[in-house]
Amino acid sequence: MRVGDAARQLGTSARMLRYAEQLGLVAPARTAGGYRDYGQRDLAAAAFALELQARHRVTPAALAFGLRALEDPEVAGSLRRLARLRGGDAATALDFETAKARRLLRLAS
Amino acid sequence: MRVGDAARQLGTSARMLRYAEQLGLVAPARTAGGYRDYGQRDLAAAAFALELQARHRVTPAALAFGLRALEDPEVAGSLRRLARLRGGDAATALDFETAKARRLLRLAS
DNA sequence: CCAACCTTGACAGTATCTTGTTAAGGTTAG
DNA sequence: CTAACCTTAACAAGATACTGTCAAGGTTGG
Repeated sequence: MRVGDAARQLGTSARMLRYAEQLGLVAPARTAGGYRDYGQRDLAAAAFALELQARHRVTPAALAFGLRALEDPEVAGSLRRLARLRGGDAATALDFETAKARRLLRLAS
Repeated sequence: MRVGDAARQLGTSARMLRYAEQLGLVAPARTAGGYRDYGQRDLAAAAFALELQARHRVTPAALAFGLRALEDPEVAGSLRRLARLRGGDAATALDFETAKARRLLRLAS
């Protein structure tokens, strides 16, 4: 199924389906000529992604990062570390790249 | 440590620290009078959150959702289901670099 | 060949996020 | 008590994300 028909099926736009693919929320196959080819699974993924955005009130990009948090061990590790730092209140020194982080903080302000 | 001193320590503003708390990225204790009381761990969490935003090229809101994905079983389950539907590779997920992240990386180099 | 669809890329408008600032008042510590 | 800090809430400016639309050209299938 091509992107236009998929969009009509889902009640969204072809533009949004391409954006969702760019974010990694859906990964349709391609024809020999380069056309996106949506199967039932791809439709379900796109529909579910839209539902999750509404249910959790998050943007497509946040949803994509949530996927990475589950699939990329480095991301998961970093988030667990952040959760640990945020949750606790015992005295622990800034034992990671303090200087770099401070610099980024300053530049971002 | 109060919010103003914490901001100076991190090279950022009190406003940003309050915003980070609103997003759930930091959770400083409160004094009896309601003042935020930042410990070393809170400082580390705030700095690490900023570093993660730059490293993984995501917004603060996306980072907060990543934490939810790690801590809320319902969110985690939904995301695993989405990942299963999407199947295939997660490599495309690396393509959602934001302009802000690019700016931070440029400034940090 | 042709109509209808698709591709990527870029531009633009709108919505939302991020951050600062101000106001009115409360807390802390000297 | 006072100075200096903090609180929340709100408004506003600037940056970014999201989405539509257009352009130039390629694919598909009759």
